[in-house]
Order: sequence, then C-alpha cells, then structure tokens
Amino acid sequence: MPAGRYHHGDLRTALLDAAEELIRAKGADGWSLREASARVGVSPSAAYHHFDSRDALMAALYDRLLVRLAERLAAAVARVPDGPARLVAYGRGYLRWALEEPALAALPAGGKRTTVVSRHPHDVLVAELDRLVAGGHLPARARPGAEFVVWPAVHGLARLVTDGHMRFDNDAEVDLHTERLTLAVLNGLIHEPPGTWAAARSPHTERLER
Amino acid sequence: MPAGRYHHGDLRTALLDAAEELIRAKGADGWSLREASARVGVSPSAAYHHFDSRDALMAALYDRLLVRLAERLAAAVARVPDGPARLVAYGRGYLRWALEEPALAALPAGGKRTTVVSRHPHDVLVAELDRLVAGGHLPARARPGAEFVVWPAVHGLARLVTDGHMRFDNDAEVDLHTERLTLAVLNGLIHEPPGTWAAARSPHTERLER
DNA sequence: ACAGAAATCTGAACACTGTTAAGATGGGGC
DNA sequence: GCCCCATCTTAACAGTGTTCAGATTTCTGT
Repeated sequence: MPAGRYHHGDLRTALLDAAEELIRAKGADGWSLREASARVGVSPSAAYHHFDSRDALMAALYDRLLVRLAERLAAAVARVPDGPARLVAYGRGYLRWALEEPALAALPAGGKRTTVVSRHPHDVLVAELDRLVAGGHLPARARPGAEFVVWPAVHGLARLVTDGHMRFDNDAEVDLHTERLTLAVLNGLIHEPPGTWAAARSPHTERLER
Repeated sequence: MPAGRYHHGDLRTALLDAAEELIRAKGADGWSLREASARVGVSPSAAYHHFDSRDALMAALYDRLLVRLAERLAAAVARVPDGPARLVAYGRGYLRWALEEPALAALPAGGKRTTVVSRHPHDVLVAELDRLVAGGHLPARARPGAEFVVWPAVHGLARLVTDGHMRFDNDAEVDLHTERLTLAVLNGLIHEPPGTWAAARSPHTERLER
C-alpha cells in the first residue's frame, strides 16, 4: 500500500473508493478510469485485473451503494415505534440520502447485476410492510405486491429531486412532502376495494428471482 | 439537403434526429457527436454552430421529447370520460412510452433548461387533477400540491422499469399495476385527513417559476 | 529452501472521443 | 454587384476506454 510497493494490496476497493469520491465531486460522468487509477497511484490498465470494464466498475460501485443505503434505512426505521411512522421514516431516509449524495443516487442502473447484493433497500421495505400487516396497520388483503406501490412513489420522488425536476426550499419541506406522499400511498392501500388486485401478478426484481 | 450542398438547410433538427435514433438504437451513452455528424453528412465541428456542446444537444433533445410526451399524454387522456379513469390513462400513457422507448425515457435530466418547454407532461397532469376536483372526484382540500404526489409515483414506476429494477411479464401486467398504483395514490389523497398539509409549501418546477 | 505457476501491475499502442482555432464557402441584404 | 455573416471544413489537441506483451511480485507444492 505504501508508494514503493508493486502490488497494491486491495486495489479493487481502492479503485471503488476513488471512483466514488470523484463521482461525488464531479458527477456520474465527471470521472474516468484513468483519473481514478492515477489517484490510486497505479497504471490505467491495472484496473482491468479487477473489473471487466469501466461499466463493470460502476456496477460494482452501485451494488456497494445499495447495501450501504439498505443498512442506513434499516437503522433509520429501527428508531421508530410500530405504525405508519416507520414507513414515513423509510421514505425520509431514502430522500435524505438522495439529497446528501445526489450524484451517487442518480447513478445509472448498471445493467447486469454481477453479484447478488447482500442487502437491498427493497428488502427493508418488504420487511416494513410485513410489520405493518402484523401490527394491524395494513389489511392483509392489500399486502401482496404492496412494495411495488410504495417503492415507485418513494423512488420517484427521490429521482425527481436528484434530477433537478423538483426543488425544495429546505430539508424540512422535503420531510413534510415525503411524509405526505408516503402516507397517501399507505392510505390508498388501506382503502383499496377488496379483491381488486388479487389476480394481478407482481413484477420481478433482482431480489425476487432466485 | 442533397449531397452536394455546402449549407445543410436544417442541420439543427437533423442532428437532433440522428442523435435520437442513435440513442434509441444503442442507449443514452452509445452515441457520439461525431457519429451523429457523420450520419448527417457533416463535419464533427459543424454541430458547434447550433449547440454549445454535446450536453447542450442532449438537453435540447430532452426538451423535444418532453413536448412529444406531453402531447401523447394529452391525447391519451382525452379519449377517456371524466373520473379517476382519466388519471389512470395518464399513468398508463406515461408507462407505455417508457416501455416503448426505454433509452429515451432514461435520458439524463440535462441540467440547465435552455428554452422553456412549450408543453410539459407536468402541465397535463395539473390540468387532469383540476378536472378531477371540478368533477367532484377529488376533494378541493386535497388538491394543492397533489401533482407532486401523483407525479413521483408515476415517474418512479416508469424509471424503475426503464432502469431494469422492475420487470413485468407483459404489457397487460404493466397496465394492471399502473392502475393499482395510480388509484392507490388517488385514494390516499381522497382519504387525507383534513387540513393536514395546508401549511406545506409545494416544491418548485421548471413549469412553475416564472 | 527452492522451483514454477499464478496473480498483479507496467508501458506502449490503438481507435475514438469532445472541443477549439483558423480558414473556405455560399446565401441574403444593401 | 458587393460585402457581410452564418455556415461548414480541415487540422489539431488533450483525453478517453481498452488491449497486449512483458516485467514484477506473491503464492503453492515439494
């Protein structure tokens, strides 16, 4: 790891760190493999022993971010007592993260998932919805596929904000609006006419298939 | 416009067309200014007499797409009688478009808006929500800022699909799920406790300021 | 301890990119 | 008919992702 060494030690994560920092500073397109390599003190071609391509590096970085976000959301939710407030905390955590790191939150999907992510924000949401049902805050008949109603809403708000399509005056306004959105969706699920979507099949996700 | 001419005629829109087709074929990052210029039969630097940069071209293309989507949504909605079904038609139109042209739907925000877009999908949604209130399908007290609840939901579902995070088996499943999402949000707004969000200030949009 | 194999990194090269500057070309207004 | 200006070209620059042959280090088995 010191300057003199020929083998870096853990070049893979060092490159991920460098890329992450560059993206944070200059946006998702503002970094280059060469610049990241130079920052780590390594030749441009060294990266190809750890990643198939530049895009593969981004995909790996994306996976790392997902895990980090999932842990953050799980922690944020855990601080709140049972009830709809927990779902609000989920949404708020999601948006806070998007606001703090807009460049990272707007990272491209990365296409093919290389390794299965250990913990996904989606998992946290699923667990939270199950908890709402168990606590009697959400009717069991509305539960199937409910994550595919809440997830788009929260994710959509986050993307609209990071992409600059929606702007808030301050963080308090963001929280307030996130709460409104989350509770509206939850309320909508609660008041869903019985049996309406029983026949609907849920979409697929990286987390669901195999 | 024929091969022999020195002046192209309408190089600006020709470049936009070429870029659009390349993006449609090879993704948002799969096109280059040079390739688009070559396809139009013009030197690489000619584009700089019509656009400040590659990003500026993308921003202009993005604006053009927004207008096209807005017209499409307005037409889709116009075919449906008054009531919640119109909002469902809006969402369905949004998602159909995203499914048909995923590469274009996932275009980056483009940053600074250069010219004010003549007609924005957001405008169509606003008009639709006003119509719901006028027809008695949405309480007036839930109206303020309601577009910032519906928009994220629909937009979020579209992006999750175009980014490959959510996959459906066929178009019918997409429609069904879009309907569930849209109606859930609308129902949530209808059952909103009175006066809850009266103090909340709405976020800003390109359409709202000035 | 020593050989050989495997992993890791370098250096040079290729094709390609966005962007700029200086000059050629041709159409529109007086 | 003339000049001006928008338009386009040619040439070049710096920087990019990627590949390949070879140098260097660590690992493995005996």
